[in-house]
Amino acid sequence: MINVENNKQLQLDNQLCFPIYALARDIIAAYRPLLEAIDLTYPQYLALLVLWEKQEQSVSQLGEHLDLDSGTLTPLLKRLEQKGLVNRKRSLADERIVLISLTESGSLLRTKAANIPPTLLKSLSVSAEELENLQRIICKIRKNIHKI
Amino acid sequence: MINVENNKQLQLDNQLCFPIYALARDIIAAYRPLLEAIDLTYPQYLALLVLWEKQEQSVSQLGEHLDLDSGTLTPLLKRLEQKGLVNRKRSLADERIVLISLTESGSLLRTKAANIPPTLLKSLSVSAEELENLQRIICKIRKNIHKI
DNA sequence: ACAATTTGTATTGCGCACAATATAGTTGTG
DNA sequence: CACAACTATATTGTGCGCAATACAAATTGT
Repeated sequence: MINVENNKQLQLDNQLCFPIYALARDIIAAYRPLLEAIDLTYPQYLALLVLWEKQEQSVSQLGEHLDLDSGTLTPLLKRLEQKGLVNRKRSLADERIVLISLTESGSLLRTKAANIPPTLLKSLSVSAEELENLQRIICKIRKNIHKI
Repeated sequence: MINVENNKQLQLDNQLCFPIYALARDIIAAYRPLLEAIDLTYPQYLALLVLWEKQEQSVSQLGEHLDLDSGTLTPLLKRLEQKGLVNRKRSLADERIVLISLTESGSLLRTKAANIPPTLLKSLSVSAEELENLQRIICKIRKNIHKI
């Protein structure tokens, strides 16, 4: 026999966490055609966003910004290296550290990528107020969830 | 030379879409320990949520609910079959259709899963008002993004 | 000085996501 | 009935995401 309360909770769950999960995939899907034009995936684009802010960083610094570990970043960065967008070289001061830096080509890609955010923002069609609200709540949830 | 406007946009982008992408991963990470206790991944749990609502569905019906295609669902459902949680059998009426149904074991898992949503909701620590707001904005964005 | 620990990255394995393609089954039309 | 168009699922290949493990380099404690 199924408990009605359990049923309700399992539905509610579906209405809270699933939409966030689905929205994240929707956003990546919305980026896809724009990023394909410059031969990037969304995670690769995110890594470049961080590098455009600061030209040279270690793998672990990139990982802190993106909340990704070396198991994800190492192959991703090797693919960016293959495309000639970044350099990977060991630090002379500390041989354990791999420093990632932008190549000229990687730096120049920033100009081509500049039109992507406004294009995407427009397609989301949310007011500035709603957007701010969304950012605030998401930020709060992420802080709380990290305390677990 | 870097255009200041481009710079701003690329940062703003980072502050809008990245948090949603990161939050989705945070949520899956928060579920992980709870779901490991019943040997499920988050996508597998979502598939079961849908099946708990309606015992028997085709692969494509499941896909519509979850916004996932057969390339993702077929192997996922085969893993659930291996665990003895679902049955996969071709429809007699239309041999192209594969019907997924819950086994007794899969049905019973619902009771064990019932405590997961309230546990998780508590850890998010958002007010009912904020939660409603979040759902409304996400729903709106998803609708808009699907129009593209 | 040197053993124990810590740190930073790499590797492996598994499970999604998703595009592209394949294949089998079904339906509509002449 | 033939057969083209369509539908539902399966397969393949690529790229994450993350846990577990490995390993070398650096740091720490004594």
